[in-house]
Amino acid sequence: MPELPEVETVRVELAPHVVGRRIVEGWGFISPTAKFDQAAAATGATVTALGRRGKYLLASLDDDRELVVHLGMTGGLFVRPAVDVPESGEAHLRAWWRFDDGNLLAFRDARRFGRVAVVPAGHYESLPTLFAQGPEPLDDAFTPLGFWKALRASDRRMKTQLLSQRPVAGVGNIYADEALWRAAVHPARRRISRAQAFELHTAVREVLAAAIANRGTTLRDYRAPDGSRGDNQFHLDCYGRSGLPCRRCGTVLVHRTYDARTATFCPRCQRS
DNA sequence: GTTGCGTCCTGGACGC
DNA sequence: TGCGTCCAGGACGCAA
Repeated sequence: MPELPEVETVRVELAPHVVGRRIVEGWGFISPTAKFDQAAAATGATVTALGRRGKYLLASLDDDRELVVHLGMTGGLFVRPAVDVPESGEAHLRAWWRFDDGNLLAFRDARRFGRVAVVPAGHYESLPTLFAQGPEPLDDAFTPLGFWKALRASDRRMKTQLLSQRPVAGVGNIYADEALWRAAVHPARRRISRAQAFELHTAVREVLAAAIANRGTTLRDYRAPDGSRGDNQFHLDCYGRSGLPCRRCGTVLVHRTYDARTATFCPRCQRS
């Protein structure tokens, strides 16, 4: 499932194909939840930059708007020649944009958890999570002290707080489990010390930076724009390893459900 | 305002 | 082999 490292990989590899290109036609899947039908609104605009905020891809347009794409759980963006015109009913196709160079950018999303929006530049009020999310984890604005203060401001479980995108942007289930394991913080803890928050801060940055270097984690659906897999699944210490020995102490890792989300952790290293 | 839970959605794993 | 059930999860809405 695309989290920050996967979205960053998509951004870097997609940018050369879309920046400077004019969108000559767009199409969005019409659904009852209207999550994709804004795709066509970008028609006629030129992409001037491709950025990212947390798990959101932000394509700046030359008419002071932004095309916002969230990949959800199973979404992927793929470039292909526009001569390969999407057929109506193509499996899992939710949106596409045809560019002036003859290429097509296709957005496929099997489970429809993704989303497409066209908004005035910098106005994210219609996307509450994007609007309210915390600092970028690899920016200087993400400080240990600020992170600790953000965690202290809530009584929710650490795992839930990380997934909320409020203390820090871009962390999903995989990297929340990895960071909590690395910092030896139990996912269900509601309060942690300043020192533990500082360790978790370091862990968040380390696991995300390593995953970006590995071009993301491919467990099931995630693919880069060229269809290739990431490599980070071979470097996971915790996520998906329930029932296997902890790489630190040898205790069998377990998984539990907290706030309707599965967490994998070491019951010995990560004391509640 | 905060918290926790339900909903959306469908492919894959699993059991019978 | 085929069918039914369960699980996975990010964002968001809603009730308490």
